[in-house]
Amino acid sequence: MSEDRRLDVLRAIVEDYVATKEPVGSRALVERHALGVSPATIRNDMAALEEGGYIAQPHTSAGRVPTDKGYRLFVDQLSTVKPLSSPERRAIGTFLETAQDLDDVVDRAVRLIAQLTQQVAVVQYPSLRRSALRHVELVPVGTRHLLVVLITDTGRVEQRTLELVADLDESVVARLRTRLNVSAAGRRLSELPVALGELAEGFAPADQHLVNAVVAVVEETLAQESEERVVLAGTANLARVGSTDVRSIGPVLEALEEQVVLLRLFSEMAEDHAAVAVRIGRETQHDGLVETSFVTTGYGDEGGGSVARIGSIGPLRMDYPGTMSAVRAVARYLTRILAQ
Amino acid sequence: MSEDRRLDVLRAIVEDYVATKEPVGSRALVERHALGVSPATIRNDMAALEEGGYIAQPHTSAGRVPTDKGYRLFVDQLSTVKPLSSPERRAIGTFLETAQDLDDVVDRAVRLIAQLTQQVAVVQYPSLRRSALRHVELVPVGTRHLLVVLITDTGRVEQRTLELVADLDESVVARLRTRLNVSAAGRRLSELPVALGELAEGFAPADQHLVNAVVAVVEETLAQESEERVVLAGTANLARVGSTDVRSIGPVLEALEEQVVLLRLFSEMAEDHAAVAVRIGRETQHDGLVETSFVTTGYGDEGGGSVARIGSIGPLRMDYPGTMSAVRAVARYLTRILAQ
DNA sequence: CATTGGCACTCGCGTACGGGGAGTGCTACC
DNA sequence: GGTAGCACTCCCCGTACGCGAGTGCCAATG
Repeated sequence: MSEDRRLDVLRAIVEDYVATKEPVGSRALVERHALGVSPATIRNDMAALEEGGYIAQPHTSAGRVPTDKGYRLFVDQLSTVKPLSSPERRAIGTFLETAQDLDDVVDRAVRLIAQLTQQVAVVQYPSLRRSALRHVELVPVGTRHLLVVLITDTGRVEQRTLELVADLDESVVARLRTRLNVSAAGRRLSELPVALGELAEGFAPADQHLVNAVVAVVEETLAQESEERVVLAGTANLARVGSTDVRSIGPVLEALEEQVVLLRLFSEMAEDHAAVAVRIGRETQHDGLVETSFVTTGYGDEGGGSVARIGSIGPLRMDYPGTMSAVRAVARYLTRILAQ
Repeated sequence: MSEDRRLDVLRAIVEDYVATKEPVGSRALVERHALGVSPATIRNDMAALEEGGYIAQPHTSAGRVPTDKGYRLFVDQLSTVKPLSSPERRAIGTFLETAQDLDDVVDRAVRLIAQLTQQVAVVQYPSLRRSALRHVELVPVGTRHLLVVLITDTGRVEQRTLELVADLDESVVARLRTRLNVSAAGRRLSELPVALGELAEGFAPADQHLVNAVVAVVEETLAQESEERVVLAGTANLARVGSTDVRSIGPVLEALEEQVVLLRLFSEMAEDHAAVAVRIGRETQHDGLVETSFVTTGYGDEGGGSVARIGSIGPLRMDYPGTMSAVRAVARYLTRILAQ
């Protein structure tokens, strides 16, 4: 019994099952693929694959269906990259390039992935922690409130209102603004504390409180991982006929609303050294997502690590090669556009 | 045949149907409600109500179900306000008050409504057009780019990057910033053009280009209605068992992803003079929503018209009184918090 | 004239039954 | 190792049937 053919059989089963959404039997397999052997031989291979846990049958005497483990092997070894057509590539480029601002770019990217994969698309906003500060702006509001606005090099804007114990002195605010920007601009979070620590020295004791409060807000905001946001699109694709069991979309929608779940998955998948990371079924480590797979990749990297991630969530029975290349293509364009 | 009793019967049918999710028959009606007459009498009333188009039977010889028209009458005339329990009210207050910034407030409000109504909640971001400017900030980025940041009185922040034809002069930017804020702060969009028109006069001819570009960006941003955003929560409630036909959630999800659809509905319902506006089934004027109802109310109003709207979308067979009071309660707290 | 009890009628729904078909595992053979 | 044949298993689907809920109508009644 040839080992190679067994893998071919697994690939054929996955491809047929993805295409037809129905358990695939030995006869159908030899008819649709040039395997050069008879159904009986395939049956022997199938028995071995089932023994190994790569496929299973829904009921006795039905066709075979890939298991999580089968999909995993398929993704790791068998799938060949499926490049997008050149019109598709051009469409992605122009669609993203005509965006107005960061929100718009992210919004378009997520819709694009939903459209291309016909699944649920997820985009993580550029992370504050990994991006650098471009500018800090201080805006007095009334006499006792100060609005702190942070602008990152990815174009993201974050704001906090600060309540003060003493009335504001405009000249102190102006000086603080200048010094803040000199010290902090262009620095990443990890480099900030040192730079900001010495900031208070140049100010009168009476103003120390203000300076410290502002510095605290800046650091806190940048450190606040909970501020990370994800944006969804294409949830309606969950309800398309022929998708996963229609009843099972409830738990999936619940999981998708829990930003925490998605953020945890994103950060866990960032560890993955592969260009495109894939989590299949139980690998997602979340009950609501056991019947789905999650394909993600990083974007916004500048030589080093990526700033955030985008991805697509679909049924176990998804078109893995297609989804992976669509996600990667959009990520590349996104990276290029954010670099401007 | 008493006209009053007929309305009582309709109310009873709506209440029972909402509670049991099953067509209600004449016998069940007299058992569950103290109507003081026999099933046969109820049957006569039912025949009249059916004649009038307020109820219908799914199949011959099944119980009756309210029609859109029936729900409409119920909402307009029959439903009594259902006040929230005082622990509920307190929970709303504290939950919203502990929010950090505008994004957080909106996020909490939408989750709250989803939780209270067990339906899909929708919140429209405070509209730029109707809110007033609190502050304009100009931030040079490099020598030829200027970041324009607008802050509204509802705490919303909007930004645009401007590309210039000449190098920036810091002192000109500072003067422009000062004058912009003097002229524009506190003004609504409708009052802006006049105030900004005279702004360029105080500047040297060489700087006119810069001034005009900034003014154009400010006006354009405030005028840009497409920037209106809506935020959703509780979509998983669509898939709860016992909700509308599980198959019909596809079109609903599609409609919810089209921000345009929701924005159109919001703006149309803003015309409604009622405290809480309701659109039932076909009244939504959208194919995907024919099997749902939409309950909305305005928030953020300061004596005058409201700034934006919040609402809840659920099956035709929703708890109208409960939904209406939940939506209104959250809107009130939201208004109070934004006023700070 | 509104109300009521009685009664025949209509359907939807759940259950049971049975044939057809697809697919398998096993065994004997090349 | 690969192949053909064959008995077996089980799902699926169409049909039939009885039960129950609910209706519409009619004649009787206060």
